[in-house]
Amino acid sequence: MATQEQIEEKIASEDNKQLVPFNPSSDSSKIIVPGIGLHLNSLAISSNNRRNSVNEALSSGPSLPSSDDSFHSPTTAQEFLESLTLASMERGLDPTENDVALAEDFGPGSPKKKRRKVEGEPEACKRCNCKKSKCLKLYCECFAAGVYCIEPCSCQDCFNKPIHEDTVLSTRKQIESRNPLAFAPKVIRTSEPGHEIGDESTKTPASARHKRGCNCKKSSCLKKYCECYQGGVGCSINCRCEGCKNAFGRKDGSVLPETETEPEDDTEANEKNALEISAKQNDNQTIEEQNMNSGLPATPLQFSRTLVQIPYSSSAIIKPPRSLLGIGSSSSNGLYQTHNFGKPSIFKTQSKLENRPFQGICDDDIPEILRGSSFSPGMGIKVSSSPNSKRVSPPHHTSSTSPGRRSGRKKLILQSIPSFPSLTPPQMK
DNA sequence: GAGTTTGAAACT
DNA sequence: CAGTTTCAAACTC
Repeated sequence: MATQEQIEEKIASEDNKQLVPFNPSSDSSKIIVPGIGLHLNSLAISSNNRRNSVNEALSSGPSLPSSDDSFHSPTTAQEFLESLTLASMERGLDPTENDVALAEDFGPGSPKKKRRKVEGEPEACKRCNCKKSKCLKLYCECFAAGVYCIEPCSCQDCFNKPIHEDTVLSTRKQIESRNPLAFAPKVIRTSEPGHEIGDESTKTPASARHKRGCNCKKSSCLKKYCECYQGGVGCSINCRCEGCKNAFGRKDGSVLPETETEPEDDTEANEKNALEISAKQNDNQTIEEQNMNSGLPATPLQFSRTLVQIPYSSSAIIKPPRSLLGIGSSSSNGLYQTHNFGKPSIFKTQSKLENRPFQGICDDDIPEILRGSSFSPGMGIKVSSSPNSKRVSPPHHTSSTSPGRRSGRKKLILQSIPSFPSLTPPQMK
């Protein structure tokens, strides 16, 4: 259908209006936009020029990514917050992937292995294999994760690249308008036992839940077809699955010992998940760090946001506990950037910059958006209207949880970020 | 590697 | 809102 085309057209029109055409050759210096708005493109470009310096990115200024609108510098604190809040934890959190991705992605030959995350392989980032969606739909894991497709992807007619940033952003916006939580992390981790997302009946080891719940009928929630299982979390009352046997926690509340039911490779998965979980738990301590980091290092934008945020935060606009903010820092918008830096250049030098910046990353840190920039002024997160009809419970306190989750990555981030805090909030001009 | 199965996403 | 179709990943052979 014409949809895509329409979208493109739309985008085109939007471009004219809001988006800044970007010159590939532009210098980093240009990147610095007066005020806050760092454009994604800029970032991308900039990242290119200065891949190493995350700080620079920061200094360049906050950019608000999300919707096109965001480009204009948010004047109001609210806007800022909103953008900040969009956090995204990463939707998919595959237990297995996370960390290493970057390196591996490119590394070993990056044979586009489809995504089979095999046990041994740390799966790098998400690599898609889209053929018809142009990587502009949620079918595309990369797109859904808020990251640009990178070389390892085997997608065809891919529009999810920095070059088509406008398209990507507009499409995202569109999708978000339809479903604000579309880019939100699918798995919401709640660190607090009692506070689980809606259901207490189930307790997952990780105390996390899939935001919308699954709808599995044949897989018994024992295969990766099941998003809950895939995310390493148990099914919850939000799930409509039939015959749930989720090893991480069944819908009915019973938790199977992980070792018990495992399908073939579940074991591994379980183990991994378990590891992650444990790691995360451990990480809880560092959660704060993570939060901070989450935004920061990974993406320039995020950085900027974070920085920006500081000022605002003090202003009390921030209702959400900082944790939220932290999380939010990586909003859907931010995702893309995050990607890039996700693997901090520090760690990964630029592997392939063809697409450059953004893509490189893969790591999963992709943020999740708690909220679309557009809604939730309060961030309170009550997204009552979940498009899906399944209720999406807003992560109340995701704070500790989400961030903490990915241990591997976290490490990277932590290391890479050290300087952040010290950055002076760019008050920019 | 090709084909099938599965369930989310998108569409009507 | 429910039903159907499309899509790409997960899985099997």
